[in-house]
Amino acid sequence: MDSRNYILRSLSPAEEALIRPHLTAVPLPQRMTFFHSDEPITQVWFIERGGASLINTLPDGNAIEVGTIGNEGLVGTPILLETDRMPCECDMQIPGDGWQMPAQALKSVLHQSDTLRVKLLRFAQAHFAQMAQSAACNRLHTIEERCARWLLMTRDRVGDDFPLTHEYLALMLGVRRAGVTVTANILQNAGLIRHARGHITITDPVGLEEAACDCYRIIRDEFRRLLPQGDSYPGDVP
Amino acid sequence: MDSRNYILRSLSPAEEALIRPHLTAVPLPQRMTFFHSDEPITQVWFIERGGASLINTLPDGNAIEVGTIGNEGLVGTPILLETDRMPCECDMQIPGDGWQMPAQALKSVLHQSDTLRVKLLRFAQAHFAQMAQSAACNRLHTIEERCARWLLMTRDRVGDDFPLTHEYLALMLGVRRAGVTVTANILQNAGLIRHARGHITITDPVGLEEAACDCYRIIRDEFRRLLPQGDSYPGDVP
DNA sequence: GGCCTTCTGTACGGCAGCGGACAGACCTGT
DNA sequence: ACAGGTCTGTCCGCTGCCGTACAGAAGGCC
Repeated sequence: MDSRNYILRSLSPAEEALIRPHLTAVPLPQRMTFFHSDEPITQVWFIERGGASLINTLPDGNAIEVGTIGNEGLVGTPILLETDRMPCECDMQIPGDGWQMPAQALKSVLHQSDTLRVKLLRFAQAHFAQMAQSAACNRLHTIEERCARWLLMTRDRVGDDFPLTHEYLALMLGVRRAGVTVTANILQNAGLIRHARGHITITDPVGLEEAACDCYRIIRDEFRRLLPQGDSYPGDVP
Repeated sequence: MDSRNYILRSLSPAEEALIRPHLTAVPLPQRMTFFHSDEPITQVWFIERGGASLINTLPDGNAIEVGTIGNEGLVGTPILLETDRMPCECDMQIPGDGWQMPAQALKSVLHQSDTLRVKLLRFAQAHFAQMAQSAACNRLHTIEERCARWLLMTRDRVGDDFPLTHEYLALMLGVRRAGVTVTANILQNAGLIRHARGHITITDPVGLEEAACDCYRIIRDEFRRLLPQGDSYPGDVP
């Protein structure tokens, strides 16, 4: 299937015949919510463009991103693991588009194609490896390192240039907005990024990788290992 | 099957007939390593007693626990998700015992029983929900809250009383050993625990729950929802 | 008993990031 | 042109935890 999504792109004709009839192309606007915490997930989404965030909001009002999903996978992993909800919310952070599919249809397709199930479960594993890395990273690394990592991971999915406010980035990193402002200026003064009013451009990805913690590389390598055609991940994004 | 392990205990006769021949009872001594980071996992383990930790060790030498597994599940989730390794190490923290099973055998059993696969995948989901909660908790909560949470989660698996040094607990929480010593004394002075030379006793679990962050309850509820017979989890541990 | 190792208590300066606040810059709509 | 919202830059005192270090206490071993 001709797609920017790594899973869809890897489908055999037989797999595609199973899935294609259930897909509906949909825009994925910024701030769209895929599902709320602990509420039933009735649809899943394959992302073509843009970036989604799995966000954990605690009872005390604090919130933080625990995982991100882009054109390498799908939103709705609980469906793969025999349930229909989880205690996190999933939002679109960088706008884009994708394919929507009823959760029930995905469940029945999983029973009909072993090879497809393998691909999806391996994506789930990559997704969870990312989460495991975030759990460590969130505790052990500085704002600057984590900020650089987040920007690089987003770059791999949407390109060098995307809309993003300090406010949202602060939410992602679980820090104060003012902390992001300071950090963004440090990175900008180092010539790694440029930022202005809700927009960020990465000007020196190599330098940014040096500023990031090893977690970036660890996660990227794990995606390469587990994704179909992962040897070409992250792709050069036009 | 007569077992303290939530998954094994829930098996139907047919499921048990599939699995039982592949199980070998094994002791799980303290500090035993189940698997190392990025090395092939050839066996899985159902835990009967004791507690295992999934530990993420970063290239810079820092390490932290990103998940724990006890008698509610199995060690070796990558096998469920169509791979044989992950960038984490898994160790036994609180000694106990369990059942070992070749990974290949598990894979073939997964193909033979839909109902068993469902149980195992739902455990995987619970495990990952725990990880997602840890990712947030590690960033947003104090040592004292996280320490109380860790002790409660361990209590649910092994009882009120277990071997544990400040050094190991510091590794679990990703903090200094000295920080744990101070925190343990705060909890002890509050009458919630007693500790001495490599051993901890929980004396007031209700009070300890008040000292812990909400993450404890959130994770526990998710396990109850997803585990077979989860309405009785955590069990009263003799 | 005496030695050695492991574990625990405590201390001290230092710093990353917090919470809260405010002002200026920039965009949009009317 | 003006008003009102949004976004960014910066400042303040504060605190939780760090890194490091050292000494005493408890247990194991001979």
